[in-house]
Amino acid sequence: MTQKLTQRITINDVASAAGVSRQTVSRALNDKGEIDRETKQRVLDAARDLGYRPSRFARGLVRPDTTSIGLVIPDLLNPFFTEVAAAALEAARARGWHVVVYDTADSLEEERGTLQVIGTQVDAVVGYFSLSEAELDEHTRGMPVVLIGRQSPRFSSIRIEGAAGVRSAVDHLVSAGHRRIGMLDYANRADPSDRHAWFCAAMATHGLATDAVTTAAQSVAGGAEALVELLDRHPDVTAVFTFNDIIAIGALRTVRRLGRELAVIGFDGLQLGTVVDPELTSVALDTRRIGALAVEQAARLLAGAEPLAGDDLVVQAVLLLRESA
Amino acid sequence: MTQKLTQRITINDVASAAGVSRQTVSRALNDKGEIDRETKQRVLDAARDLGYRPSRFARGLVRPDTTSIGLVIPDLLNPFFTEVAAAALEAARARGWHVVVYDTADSLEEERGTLQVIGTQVDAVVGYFSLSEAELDEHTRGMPVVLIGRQSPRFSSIRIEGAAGVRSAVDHLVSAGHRRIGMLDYANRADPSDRHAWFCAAMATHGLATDAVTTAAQSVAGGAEALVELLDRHPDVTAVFTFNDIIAIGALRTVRRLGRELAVIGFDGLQLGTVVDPELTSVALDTRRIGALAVEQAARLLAGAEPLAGDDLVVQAVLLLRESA
DNA sequence: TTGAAAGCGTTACCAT
DNA sequence: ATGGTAACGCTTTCAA
Repeated sequence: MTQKLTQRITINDVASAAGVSRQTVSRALNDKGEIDRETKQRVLDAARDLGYRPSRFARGLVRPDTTSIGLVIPDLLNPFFTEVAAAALEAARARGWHVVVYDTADSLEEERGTLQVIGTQVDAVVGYFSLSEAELDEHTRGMPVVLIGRQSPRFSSIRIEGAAGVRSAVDHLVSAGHRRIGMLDYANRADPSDRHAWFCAAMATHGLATDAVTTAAQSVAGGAEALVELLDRHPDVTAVFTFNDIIAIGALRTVRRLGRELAVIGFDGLQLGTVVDPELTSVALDTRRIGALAVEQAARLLAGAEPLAGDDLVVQAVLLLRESA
Repeated sequence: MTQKLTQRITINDVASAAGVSRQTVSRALNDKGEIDRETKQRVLDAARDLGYRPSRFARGLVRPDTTSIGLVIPDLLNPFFTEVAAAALEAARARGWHVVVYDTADSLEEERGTLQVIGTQVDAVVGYFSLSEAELDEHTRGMPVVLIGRQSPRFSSIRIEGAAGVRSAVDHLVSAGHRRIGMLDYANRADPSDRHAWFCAAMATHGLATDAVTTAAQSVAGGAEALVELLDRHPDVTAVFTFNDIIAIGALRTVRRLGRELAVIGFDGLQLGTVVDPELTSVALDTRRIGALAVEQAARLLAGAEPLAGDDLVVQAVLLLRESA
């Protein structure tokens, strides 16, 4: 005898249906003692018949606070973000938190939409945003916000520091005898990336030229094409560093198809890199640490405790040697 | 002048700090008109100073219902589940729903824990469960539940139907001349899998033997090892069908390393299959449809509308030809 | 064992 | 422009 929920069914409806008071219903539903077995059963039946579901809001208002955070990710299908998300989920679970996940599909519009509705749902927000600080501030209204991979004077942020890791990568290539090392950068940005800057700095320490740089689309195909182009322009290149692992995997494919000998080092250190053959050497980010750190910082902000600062918020990339270089 | 939140700061605290009434605070914070600019500013300042954040519960109690669902996934890092999760997120977003994601880490214990806390947080639950129906029922207490890939008389469920797809795969291999076709099944289950049954049925239609079956661990390495073993025992095998794409990718690696010629067909049709070389041919599941269907069914259950039933809840696997077979 | 009343924090309606 | 009062749905005291 389920019925349509045109109007919300409340505890009062159940109470009158069962011929008891609200409190008795509450007791029956929450397995409190001090209630007649028979009464309890009658209430339970009534509740089931009516399709009654307690309002989580009303309940939350009265019971000890559960905390939940919003996790904002540009694209859950991108393995890097998947790893960060999984890590954040794990860290949140350890605290007994709930995580509401939003995939903004790399779109500013979706980001805005998310921000507008998120405020009423969560106690803090963690993740990736491309919106301006002003816009973020306007919608989050003092709610704790932890940005990942983006500096901000206004909000807490997890900083990604890759200079040392990229230097190790270049050192590694150089000591293997490589001198002409190219790079596949990410195309979709106006400026060259941080990673490009780190690459140039590392090359400079060896007095090596950094003219062999091409941009690639953010996909396996993009990496594959970009490497063809790069080798076309700079046939003497014997090794490449790439913006990320996806692009590197594409590059690896080109290497294989061309039957060429070429060292490849990616960036991110995804588990995905172990799926390809040869397994991908990469400048690795500890995605679990990123997720855990973001959640930890949110916890401190929420508790009004001393927030992490400075180096505690930095995630250092390190060279992860596998097979491709 | 932020202060520790030993006690929750309410709208009343802000009101008295700003020397106005609750309602005025509410107006100021929610950008309602009809308020003096100066008063508004004073309220906003007070709120910021106190670190005031509205209770989402109190707000939810009063404002038009937002609906949110729980999405329960055994392992977000498994690309198959990632795809389903992304699809569910997208479908939920289209409805303006919030999705609370739980990764149960393939553990019954975590599943139980999730179930216990989920009831107070969401309006419906969608996802993968290994718990008994009785246990599920006990904790969900009449909340709509949509199971994926698991039949249940008690709950709605999305059924995965792969017989036809696997038959296509076997047909494809046979018409390419293969007669000795092996299978790498998943090891962690007591019984052979559905997929194994589908494989045997398909082979039977060609009068082919199904003795060349080994089990593999659910990983790339597992697939690689299992294929070595299989070829060891059945050197005449010229093609293999695998429990899923991960295992297939491992098999592909062995094929490459052994320098053998062997057709491989996986199951799932993951995007991941385009990353390897050769790209993986697979019996593909439409993960977007799975996610969308689960959410759609949850919507109907929530609205008290006629739920989907029968074939509408079935997702058919289809052969996705790429390069590995 | 059961019920009446109070209160959780917020917004809406109606005065002022 | 601002404040008082009621209401949202539930749980928790406290009496009966």
